[in-house]
Amino acid sequence: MSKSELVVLGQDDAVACCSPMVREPLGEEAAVDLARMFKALSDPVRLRLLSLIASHEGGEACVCDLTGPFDVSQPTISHHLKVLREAGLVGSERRGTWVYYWVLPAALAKLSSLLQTPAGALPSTAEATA
Amino acid sequence: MSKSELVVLGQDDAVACCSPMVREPLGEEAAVDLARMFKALSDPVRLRLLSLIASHEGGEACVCDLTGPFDVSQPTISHHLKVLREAGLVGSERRGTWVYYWVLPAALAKLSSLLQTPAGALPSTAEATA
DNA sequence: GGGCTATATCGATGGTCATCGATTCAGAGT
DNA sequence: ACTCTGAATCGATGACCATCGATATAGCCC
Repeated sequence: MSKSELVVLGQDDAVACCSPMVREPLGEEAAVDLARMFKALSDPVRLRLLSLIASHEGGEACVCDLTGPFDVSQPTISHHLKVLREAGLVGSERRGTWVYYWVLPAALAKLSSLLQTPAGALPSTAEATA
Repeated sequence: MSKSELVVLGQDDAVACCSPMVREPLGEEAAVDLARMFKALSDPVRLRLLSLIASHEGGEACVCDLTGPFDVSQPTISHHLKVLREAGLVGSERRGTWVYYWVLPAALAKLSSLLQTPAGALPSTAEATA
């Protein structure tokens, strides 16, 4: 943490709200930090895991709920969950026999706000200027 | 494949606005598509490139503006720009001697809305439920 | 304790990726 | 046509990563 003097984006783990990267260039350190989080999202299995956890009732899911819907082995699921956890996107806790995972909303919100486009850029899709 | 009866997200390339993955599980095809876009964002250099392009005056930047701020070689920058373009995050056009790149806001908005957390999850940071 | 189930870790393997130097392609100007 | 400059492509290389089977760890129940 710390590194408190720069004006670059996302320098701490708090929510970098209202500072989309469209506004000002990203600092190098911030870019490294954010790239690590995006890399955690760059796998289809992890993306579905995250979505499965987030949309599960109670906001958390047991690993036993997560191994079923995938074609990959249990160690692979465990690996992907570890990646998500180390990226700060999910939290986990063992309760008795089972281990539960939940999404850390602040992390998602940080990335979401970073990608936010300033104006109502939504209507005109894709190749507007192309 | 197919599994067409589900209510899964983002099955087409339109903007998946208002359908954050926190709401309902991501379909497999949608996950593959989205993972490809997030992978393009999973590199610090690409993240800074994107931010540099987006925040440049006029909303677009010449490649000659982009090779300076990095320690990597010109072919590497060119490679990263290609990755961003093929991920549908930026557009490009040659104008005379120079090639210009600009951000495609709809793509960023799509990812941003996907990561949006439903309620005001912003205030309480991280381990809320832990 | 012994066995059973749920997760995590380990080690190996095949594939993908970031990076480079060298080269090629494209346009402009002389 | 020649040359100069900006940018993309090529081929190689070392690093990283997703995946697996085998094994280890953790907690429950009898």
